[in-house]
Amino acid sequence: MFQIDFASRIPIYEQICNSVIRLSSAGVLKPGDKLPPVRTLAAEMGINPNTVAKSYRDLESSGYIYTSVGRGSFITDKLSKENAKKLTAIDELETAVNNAYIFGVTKNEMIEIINKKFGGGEQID
Amino acid sequence: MFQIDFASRIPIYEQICNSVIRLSSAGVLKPGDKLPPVRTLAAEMGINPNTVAKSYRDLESSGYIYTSVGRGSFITDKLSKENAKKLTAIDELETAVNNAYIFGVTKNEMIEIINKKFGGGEQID
DNA sequence: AATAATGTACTAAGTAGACTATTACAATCA
DNA sequence: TGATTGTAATAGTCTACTTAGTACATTATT
Repeated sequence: MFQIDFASRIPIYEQICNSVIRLSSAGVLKPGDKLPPVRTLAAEMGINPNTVAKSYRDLESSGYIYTSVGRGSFITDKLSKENAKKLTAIDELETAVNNAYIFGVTKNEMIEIINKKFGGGEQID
Repeated sequence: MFQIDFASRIPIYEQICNSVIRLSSAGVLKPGDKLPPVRTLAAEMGINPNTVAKSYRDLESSGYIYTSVGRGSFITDKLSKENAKKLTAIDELETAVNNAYIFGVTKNEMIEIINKKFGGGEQID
């Protein structure tokens, strides 16, 4: 259900969080949907239950899921449809910025691109 | 000369590599330019020479610099040939900005993403 | 009521990567 | 020759992540 890259620099527990958020944003997971039990997901992914538990704790403290001992963990409506696309757009923008950064696009060049969109040439920072 | 974020998840040696690549792409470092000696840069940044050395080794194996014991390390012209990638990155960034604009990402939010990259904020992988 | 399922908490240990510390060596330059 | 430079090797430290194991409280199920 959740795709994990064990070779990644991103910790597994964080990848799980990202997966839940991404699947919620995409509408695959809907508000009220139940997440797999900690032990089940851990077994499926071949990792330790503690690692999954940490993901769920982080997700709850961020408000993306709510949890109840004995019942399970469930998707909240924090990632409602309205901002889902916005979050995706932000995600893609961050990726583009990171990539541009690597290839030497300067801060001013980036801001200029934004200014070209919004108008107004006031410099920030 | 090279800005390092010690709190970042990105290893220092990798940040150094990225800085060299970025500065080369931006034209600040030009082909033939000499990099600071391993020991000098390490002292300036308050890190171990081994860490800088690893950066230089990685950069050379990637072809971004060439190196000679006793002489030093120098920028190659690899990046001047790869400037096309910068242009592509700019293109993709413009697309991402346009898309984000459509989905309601504000100017300040976009600027914030850039500041997170260039400012002292934490890096995103 | 009894049992199972579930999230949580805790401690201990293992693991891997990054970084430091130190020393030494070889090639180049002045 | 002596200083500078990149490289190498070894050992040690440190941190974050993950595993392992156990126990507990709450809820659901039978």
